[in-house]
Amino acid sequence: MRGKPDLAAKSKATIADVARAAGVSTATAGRVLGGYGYTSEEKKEQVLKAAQELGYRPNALARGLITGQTRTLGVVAGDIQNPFYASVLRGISNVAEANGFGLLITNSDEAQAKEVHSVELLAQKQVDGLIVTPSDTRKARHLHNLKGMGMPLVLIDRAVAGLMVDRVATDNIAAAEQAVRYLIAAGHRRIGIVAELVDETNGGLDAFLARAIAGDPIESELLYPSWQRLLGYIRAHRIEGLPVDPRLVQRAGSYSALAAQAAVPRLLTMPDPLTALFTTDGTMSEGVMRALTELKMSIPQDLSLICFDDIDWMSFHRPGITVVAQPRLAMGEAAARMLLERIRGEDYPPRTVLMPAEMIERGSVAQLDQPKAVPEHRRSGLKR
Amino acid sequence: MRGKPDLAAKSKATIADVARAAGVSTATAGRVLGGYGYTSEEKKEQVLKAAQELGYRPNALARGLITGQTRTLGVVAGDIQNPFYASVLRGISNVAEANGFGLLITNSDEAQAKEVHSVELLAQKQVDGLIVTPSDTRKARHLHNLKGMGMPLVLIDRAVAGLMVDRVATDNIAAAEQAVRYLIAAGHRRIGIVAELVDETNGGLDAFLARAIAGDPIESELLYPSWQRLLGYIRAHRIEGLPVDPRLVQRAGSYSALAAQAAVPRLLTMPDPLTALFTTDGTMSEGVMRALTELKMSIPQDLSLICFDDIDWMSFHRPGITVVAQPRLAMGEAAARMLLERIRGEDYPPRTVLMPAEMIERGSVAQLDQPKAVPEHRRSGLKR
DNA sequence: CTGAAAGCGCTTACAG
DNA sequence: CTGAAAGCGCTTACAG
Repeated sequence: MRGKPDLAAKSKATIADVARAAGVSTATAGRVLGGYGYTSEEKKEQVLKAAQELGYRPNALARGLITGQTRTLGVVAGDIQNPFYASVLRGISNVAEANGFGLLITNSDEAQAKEVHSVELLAQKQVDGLIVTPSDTRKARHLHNLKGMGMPLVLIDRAVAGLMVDRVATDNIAAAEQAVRYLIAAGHRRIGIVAELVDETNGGLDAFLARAIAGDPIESELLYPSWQRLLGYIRAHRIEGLPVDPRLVQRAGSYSALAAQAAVPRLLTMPDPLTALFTTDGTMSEGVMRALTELKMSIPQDLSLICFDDIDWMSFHRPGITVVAQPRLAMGEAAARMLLERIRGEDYPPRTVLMPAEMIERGSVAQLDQPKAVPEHRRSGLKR
Repeated sequence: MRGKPDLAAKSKATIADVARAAGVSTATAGRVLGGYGYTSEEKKEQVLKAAQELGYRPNALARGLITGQTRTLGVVAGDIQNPFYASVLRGISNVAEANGFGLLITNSDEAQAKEVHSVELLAQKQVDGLIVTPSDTRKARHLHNLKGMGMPLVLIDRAVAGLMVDRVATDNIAAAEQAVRYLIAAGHRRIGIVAELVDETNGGLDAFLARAIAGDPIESELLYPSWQRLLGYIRAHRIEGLPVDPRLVQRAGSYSALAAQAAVPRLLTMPDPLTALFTTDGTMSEGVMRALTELKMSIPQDLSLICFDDIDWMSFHRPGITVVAQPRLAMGEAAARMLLERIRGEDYPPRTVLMPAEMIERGSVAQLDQPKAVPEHRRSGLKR
């Protein structure tokens, strides 16, 4: 092929090419271009000039192969399109970028098989560390392996049984408790909850409710977020001396707005109707909102509402939806910072960072002027 | 360090290790592990067994260095947190994953300097191809360079002057025209528009309006999306024989919800008030919605509204917002597919894929029972 | 400070 | 079908 020899050369200038053009060894050229070791000012200038002319661009593959570091972080998110993950990813990206790291991103769709596949892909690409939102809090051999091989690892949102690594999450129990106590303080006594609750390892919803209502100790660390938020809901009732009616606990059973939407009619057809509703995440909130809109329920006249996580539409909605907002961006940033520390070799014991959610009051909660005190006959429910 | 010699070995088994354990050459081990060349069943089994036992994991860096391919796509998005980009990225991710490609993602925040930096990072990491949403449609030397060096490149949403590469975008002019004609058909005569319109290279808004209203030919290909959508707005007026009142065209001047919000009062304080409003993207819509909520304007009683791009809240809002929805996911998928074709070496002339937006009717447009015909004294405006 | 040489973990002609 | 050898583009001891 004739013509454009310059361009062709330009597209593939290596350190050897630069060294030759500058009249130095590849070692010297490498030292100035790579910014390591010492070089005389004179040679440095020659090399820089030659590099400029040849349009030299370092090959990160070669560098990574030899240094064992790629300056790339891997992330396994549930679904990049979901606002929760989108924000978390932006937080990770901010920190990565500030430190000169690239970001290799995959979606697991909360499916273990895809997660395993993603992790394998990222490991082969030699990422320096991994941030994952584990799809299963019990089985995660791939993550244990990774850790065993010394791969820096940070978990977001969920923990994994027996996996001692850094983790950042929202303090789900406290956040849910705060929201539900807020409703109770506003005079609500019949408060529904719509939660994903897909995992069955807790012995089923009924058994879990029985234990939680009885105040039995529950190992909450390994609970999926929706169970933790349910626990906060129950704890708020206990603290306020209000009985928990299991029929008010609606399980969507899958992580989809449709499932949440389907759960709403089940709540509204009860004899002693609820006056308030608590949803445990953005997707559940979406489904609930669709259901309420369809049923032409007015908020907060017909029903008060507090949602977990602040999705953008919640502030445009009329009335604005009162929420407990997770610090999504900050969670991503914290996770990335912790990962970078591990990559640098800092050697703390595994840290769990539980970040507080922020309650944002808007207009979706009605102040009831019913007696604040819980009627005697209901109080008894607590003792069962 | 004593102990766990197996684990240590396991974490770094190379082809040479596997070859040794299997009693074959590295070439043979490489052939079966890499899936290239021919091997006898017998040796293949030995190698596979050894690899399994050693926990061999291929090093994509070494493979990439020698093959010149990394099976990684680079993406420069505006802001991964923005629903538009989040969806586009998911589309790209779907196609990448299905083809065994990884995804290196960066944010430009629509700033040229960050974009240049991102592109450089991705190029150093030797991505096989790049998808970018260019932040500047005029100057983009980095992209021209990239193309000159043979890097496969696909543009999303915006074009770049003189850069002949594949591109996928929404057919903005047609989509906006459709929306505005819909409003006109509903009887609206005073239709406002809130658009970003940040670029000044069109000689300023007034000059642009004058040319467009006069029907002068306009090279629309290089226009930023908000200008294209404004063009659709004007074209709809022309087609329907309605004059364009420049005061109804509100320029936010920056890509922020706040700027859009500030533009709304300027529209509502006119003597001959508007009855409908058209917003040109999700961020503008957000700002406009905040303003209308604050002003306690009822939709569609006080004002009809059509928004460009279907953001999730628009379907929860009461009433639902009528929108022209961009096929965001499909755009990402199309872009990724085109890029993969280029990476495979397919050699078409540069393709521009303009995807149609879909109009979704909800409840934000009031049917006016004013005369459908445009009054005579207004028609004259067209002839100026 | 500088250069010759080895090597990171693979793949690719080239013989046999 | 298989192996010895070279090489991808860098960095890293090691001499000098």
